[in-house]
Amino acid sequence: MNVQHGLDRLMKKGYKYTKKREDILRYFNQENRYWSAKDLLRSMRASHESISFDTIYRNLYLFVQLDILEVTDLNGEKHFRIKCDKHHHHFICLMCGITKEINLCPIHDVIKELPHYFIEDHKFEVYGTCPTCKSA
Amino acid sequence: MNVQHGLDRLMKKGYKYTKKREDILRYFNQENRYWSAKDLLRSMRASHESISFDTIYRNLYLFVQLDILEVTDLNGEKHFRIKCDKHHHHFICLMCGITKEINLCPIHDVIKELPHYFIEDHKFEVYGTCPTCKSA
DNA sequence: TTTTATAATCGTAATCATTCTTATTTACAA
DNA sequence: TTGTAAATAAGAATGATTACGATTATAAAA
Repeated sequence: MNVQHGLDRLMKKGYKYTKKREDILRYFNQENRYWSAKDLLRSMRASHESISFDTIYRNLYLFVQLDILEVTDLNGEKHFRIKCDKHHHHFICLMCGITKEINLCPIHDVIKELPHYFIEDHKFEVYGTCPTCKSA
Repeated sequence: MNVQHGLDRLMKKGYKYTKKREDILRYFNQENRYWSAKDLLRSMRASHESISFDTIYRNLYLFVQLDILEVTDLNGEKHFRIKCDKHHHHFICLMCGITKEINLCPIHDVIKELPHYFIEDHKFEVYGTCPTCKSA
């Protein structure tokens, strides 16, 4: 999901193009990791001095709703990242924040274990230290 | 982990017995589910009218630290439940909040998949509707 | 190009969960 | 019974997030 794909999806749904929206997508495309709303605000202020919290949050959740970003709770704060094309989960480095795909999803086995339950969603996250931070 | 076990562990570590602490443990022992700090406060006010937020949070995190309770983030709010004796994960019903053990943990396969990573923790939660709520 | 409708944004106040601070009370060991 | 550290109450402070009225910008129509 690159910047252009995100913008295309946005406009196809009738939302308007703005430079801020493009820059938000650029921000998330530059690195494979989660960022908080505050992280994004800090970066955006460099090029858009008067951008407001409202714009940050409104667009973050718009992108989540359009399946362009995904969101998770990391110690009580919402964090966002580019949505991956195929379903998978992430290892998250607690030191640098970088994420790495885990190509292993246990949900199908769980469905078998819970025959009378209706399963809507699941979350699987692994936390620790990445090789780079470990050797530093 | 019943009420008496929790209190024993508490006192063995040098913390004092209080009726409030006992009642907090009773609250979590009565049902197999997560409750928020606010849920607990509401219930505690029935028998301890002037109990404060501070007492609620201080004891919740004390119990987490002593491995008597476990904590998770459910849509931006911390929720707590009795810690299970053996490691496992939970299905959480989005309608009634009840939880059910999942006897399946994928972490060992993940460790194999990430040889140069140091893994400290992981979270696996499954969300949906339990059989009781589904048929209602 | 100009006009128009409405989507998007700004600036700031409000809200909500959580944490902190200070004074007071309580548990329990001596 | 008394002394002392732990525990608590009350409420202020904090920090993330949401809400809101006024203003500005986008995109489509004239």
